[in-house]
Amino acid sequence: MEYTVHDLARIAGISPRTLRHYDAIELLKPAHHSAAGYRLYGSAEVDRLQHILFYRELGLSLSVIRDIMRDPAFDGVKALRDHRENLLTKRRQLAVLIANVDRSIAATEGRVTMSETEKFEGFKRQLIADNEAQYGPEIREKYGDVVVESSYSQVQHMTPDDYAEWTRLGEAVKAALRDAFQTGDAASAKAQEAADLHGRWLSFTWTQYSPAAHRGLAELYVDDERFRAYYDAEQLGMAAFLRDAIQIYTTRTE
Amino acid sequence: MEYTVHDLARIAGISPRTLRHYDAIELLKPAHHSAAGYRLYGSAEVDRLQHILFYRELGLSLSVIRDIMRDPAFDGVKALRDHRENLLTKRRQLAVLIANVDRSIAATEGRVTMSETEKFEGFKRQLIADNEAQYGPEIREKYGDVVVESSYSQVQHMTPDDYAEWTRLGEAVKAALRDAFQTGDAASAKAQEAADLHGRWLSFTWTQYSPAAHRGLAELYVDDERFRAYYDAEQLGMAAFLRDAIQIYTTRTE
DNA sequence: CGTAAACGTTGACGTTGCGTGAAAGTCAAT
DNA sequence: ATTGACTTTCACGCAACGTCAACGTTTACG
Repeated sequence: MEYTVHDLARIAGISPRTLRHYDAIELLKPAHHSAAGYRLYGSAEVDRLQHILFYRELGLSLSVIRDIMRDPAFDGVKALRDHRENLLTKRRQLAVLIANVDRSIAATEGRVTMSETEKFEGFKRQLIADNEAQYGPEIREKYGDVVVESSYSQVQHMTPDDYAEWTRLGEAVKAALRDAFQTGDAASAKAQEAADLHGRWLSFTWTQYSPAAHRGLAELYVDDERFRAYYDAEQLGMAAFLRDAIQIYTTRTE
Repeated sequence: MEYTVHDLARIAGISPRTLRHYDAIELLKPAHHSAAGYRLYGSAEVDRLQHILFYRELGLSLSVIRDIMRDPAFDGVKALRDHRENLLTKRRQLAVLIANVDRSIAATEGRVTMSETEKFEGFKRQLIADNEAQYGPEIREKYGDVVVESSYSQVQHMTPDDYAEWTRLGEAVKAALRDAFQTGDAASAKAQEAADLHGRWLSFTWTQYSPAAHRGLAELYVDDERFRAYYDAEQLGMAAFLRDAIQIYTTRTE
């Protein structure tokens, strides 16, 4: 029994276009062509297509499927395991995303108090950096367990006093940093004060503080554009300056 | 203070290319251009960009973000709520996907018994159709609550005897259908027997059987290419024939 | 003041998995 | 001979940019 694209597509529940696509990318080629150039598939191709669609249902990319099927010796289970890891990562990201969307809806909707709304502004400012810290596996690998817990839950449960203090600290860091930046010396008293304030500011949202983690974040402040945003917005180069100050600060306190 | 693409990109933690892209798609245009054609951004643009990036972090598409920002009267909360629904759907799909990948790994890895592996073959055959039934919201809307529970868990807990019976029934459906197809009469005794067998076969994996749901699935067998696969592989037109038989069968038994 | 470095500009292709025409040839039935 | 239902090969479109390429501008330095 031979099938044209239409027949096979119908049997497998896909479109003729998909079959042509699979032909083009060398994933599933017809058994042969008719005199008029029609693609003709045999039962072997039907079987192969079933396998392809099985993997596709599991969400694997066509290129991976091609690799799996090209060589029977190819480690299909490893591919599935890798795929599983990707899916788990996706799930984690999705969970954070949903939580953030929920918070955003609640905040803009006004279901929260005025002070909550105010806190939300602080949350927004941290959102980008936090997300990046959670999503970037390469960053994680690079800096180990710099634990940047989802900070909003912490912020949310702050008392108004705590929140005021937290905000004040953040401003104090900036102010100290501005002064210190004039001197140009990261080891100066002002700069070290800024580093200290920054450490205390962090402690408000971090579950545990450690000089190593603090230093790791300082690196991030420069390496990752995301983190530079906040301080470099004040003055270009200030993020790098803060990093230097923290480097010195953490080495001294260790 | 004016910023070039590089400056603004640095401040916001994105790439210059992204800014050009946003310019191109009319999402964020520079305040004006220098004599040499350089894009120049002011503080208003910095603010706008912050908003854009905030929404982007929440996973909204740029076109939606543009809609939200174009008109202040635009219902941003509704957009977020819609977005939330999408995310929840995604999460559900992801959960099913992960479960299926796990099963596939377990099965191919041999951590399951021989009879389990055999069952897995049956599972694979149902996977595509099941997934489609779960993922296709339009199908759900169309046919209401045709409850096609994730069948594998049911299959998995079948006793060997039950499984044998289930498989036998599936074959019996096909056999009866083949015979009935010759007659060409969906109301014939043979065809009605096939419909009855099919209903019993379904009852093995469905939590509850109802004529309406049975009829709904029969429609699916023809409307959705996915479902046609299994029966039309035997002979083109058999899926439609089965549907007709089921239509008559369910009307009679109701 | 010449020059190199570091920026800026506008194309334009690549990525993923097909959907969707367009233009033109093929096949079976009327 | 004409339809209608198929087939073929391009080729653009989608999302959000990354990544050259080819070429002009600004700035810092000797």
